[in-house]
Amino acid sequence: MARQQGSKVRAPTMADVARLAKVSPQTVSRVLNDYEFIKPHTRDRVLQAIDSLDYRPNMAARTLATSRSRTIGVIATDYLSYGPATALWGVEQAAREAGYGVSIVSLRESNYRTMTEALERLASQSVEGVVMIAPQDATAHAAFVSFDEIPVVTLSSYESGVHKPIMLDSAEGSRIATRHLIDLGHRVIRHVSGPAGFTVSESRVQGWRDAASEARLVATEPLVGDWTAESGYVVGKELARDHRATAVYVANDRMAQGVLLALHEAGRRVPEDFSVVGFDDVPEAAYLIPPLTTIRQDFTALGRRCIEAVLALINGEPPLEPEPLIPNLIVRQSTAPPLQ
Amino acid sequence: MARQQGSKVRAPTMADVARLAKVSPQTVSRVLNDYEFIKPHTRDRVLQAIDSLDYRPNMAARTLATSRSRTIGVIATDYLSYGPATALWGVEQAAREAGYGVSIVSLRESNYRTMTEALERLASQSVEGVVMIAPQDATAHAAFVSFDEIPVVTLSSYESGVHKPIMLDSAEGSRIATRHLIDLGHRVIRHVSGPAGFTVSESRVQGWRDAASEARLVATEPLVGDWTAESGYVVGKELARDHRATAVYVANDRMAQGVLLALHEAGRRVPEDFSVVGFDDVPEAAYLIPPLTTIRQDFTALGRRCIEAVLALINGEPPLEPEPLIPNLIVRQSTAPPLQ
DNA sequence: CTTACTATTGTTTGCGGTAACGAAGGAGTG
DNA sequence: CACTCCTTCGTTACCGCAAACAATAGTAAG
Repeated sequence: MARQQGSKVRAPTMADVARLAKVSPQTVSRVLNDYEFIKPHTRDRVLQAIDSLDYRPNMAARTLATSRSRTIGVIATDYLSYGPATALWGVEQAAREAGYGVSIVSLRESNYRTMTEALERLASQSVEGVVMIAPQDATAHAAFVSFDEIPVVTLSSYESGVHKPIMLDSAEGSRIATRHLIDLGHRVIRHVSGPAGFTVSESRVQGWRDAASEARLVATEPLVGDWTAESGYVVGKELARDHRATAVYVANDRMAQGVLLALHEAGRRVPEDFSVVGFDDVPEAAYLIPPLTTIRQDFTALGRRCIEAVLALINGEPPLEPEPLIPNLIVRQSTAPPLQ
Repeated sequence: MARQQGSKVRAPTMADVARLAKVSPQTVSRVLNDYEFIKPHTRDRVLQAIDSLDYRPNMAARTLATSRSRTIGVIATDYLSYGPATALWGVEQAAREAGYGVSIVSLRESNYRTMTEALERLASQSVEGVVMIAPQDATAHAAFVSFDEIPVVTLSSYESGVHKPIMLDSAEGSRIATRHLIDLGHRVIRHVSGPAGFTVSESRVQGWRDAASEARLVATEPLVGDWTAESGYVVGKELARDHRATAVYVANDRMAQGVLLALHEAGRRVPEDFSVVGFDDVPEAAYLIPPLTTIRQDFTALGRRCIEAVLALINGEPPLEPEPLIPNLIVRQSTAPPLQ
């Protein structure tokens, strides 16, 4: 139990354990790997030796011998924002539960080169699979180009014939959000979208258009932001000048926050004069002024699914059919029927 | 350049490269490790062979042979919030620049057992060092108890005789925040602190007390939150009823957001009736209503320092003297002189 | 009492690298 | 010209583990 103190004492190996337990190294290995035909007595001796030497198996050696690293690589372009961070959390939890470790590489910039480098890096660490948290089209694209040696699962909504990503049905979320506004009686509903190049930007715009046209409303051009509160604030000012519109559906909560501020500064009250719906349900959404009505995404579940999917691939099982998760509406105080 | 297609083609090894380049495996190894006495001609042949076989060194084998994994382990109790996530980002970036990979383990619950497990896990992956993102006393504590085989650097503000953590001077940040309010003319300044058990909770309370007593003000008991916006909202209601106080310094931005909402609902205007200062400067702080005056922490720098510190330890250099970073005040619109 | 298994353990080999050592050839030196 | 030293390679052994194969003892079956 007591740890080795002080300097460079070589860590105990299986041979040391074997010697102490008076068995062969292979037997120690068997105990460690839950081989069934071990006498309880022998097992106990080995276990006790392991414990008293404080032996810990050397993953590198095991990986070399088995070419299984029990490690999943994660490539993320961003895990500072709530969504990706939470997904990463889910990935890591699920991975650990499955006995896997997680090695992560982040990309400040995502293009073919950086993607390839990241994959090479992970490949040389012999990761058994890779989860790519890739909100951008370019990133998702890059995933296909490169490896077929290592199973790769993408968390995005980019679809391709090659492999299906784990995703949330963004368009459906959009429809739900927009319909909520329509049901409240809004007729002119604008949209603040994410930037071009992000798959979810597209699909959210699409869902908004769909819901609008179903209700025979015209969807004017969306305003484009870049996911940040700042961009929401900027387009929010423009929105505040639009006196035909009575509601806006914003593609994420952070931009919605900026919109809220711009509206406030322009003297337009939410929800009396203007209804606002966001997307994501970040933990802070409930404490904005006013508390934000939004679409909740279960990022953790998304992350967990990624692991299920890579694991299936790793074990050569048929690839998981990834029916997209359906997000749900959380009604708070930023939406109300229009006044007039 | 072209990748191996399809099924189970054994990845090329150094021997394959050696054969193709007509040299010994050892020479390939030398080229890979920048050994100086290699004829340019030989080096080129090897490099070309590597390229044409698309050879990638096997980290597991290298680790086994050298017992250097070129991997840093990270233990985090939380990387969903902005601070830890950003620190993790800094760690990962700096690690990569130094040629290290990052393997992460998160703890949903941090006590001696989970800490030890995490360290064991990382140790068996032969990480060369560990960075612990440990805001809680308990976690920071656990760091000492365990390993002296592997260098561990803690990102926290828990001090001990054994090793100094990488930290930001929380108390100083508190003083700056509080002095800002004092300078504006506030005489009754309350404090919303983080929960017990977090080192920064303590030191922020301390800084607030210091600044208050310097100015010969009485610091009434702090209100205690748990870092979440929700808890800020709860204590904010209480705060709204305190009509002697004209200002509050909140230990983090998220709680400050909750306070803002509570104040708003109680009809107390910010900053006219009540000034609010936060801590962290999360990206959203600038887009709250009103934009929040706060103390900015450079989490990325903190993360980078952690890597510098572990690296020093790993290379047997004298441990870095970690002069704490000094945060700075960002004045926005949630603070103003008291009315009367 | 053989024979045929089965349960249990040991021995050998190899995973893909690098460290340590050795050796050949050329340059410099007295 | 013999001797030493440096450059540039190759050879051997080993890192810590598990796969493959072998061996032993017991047990059930014939």
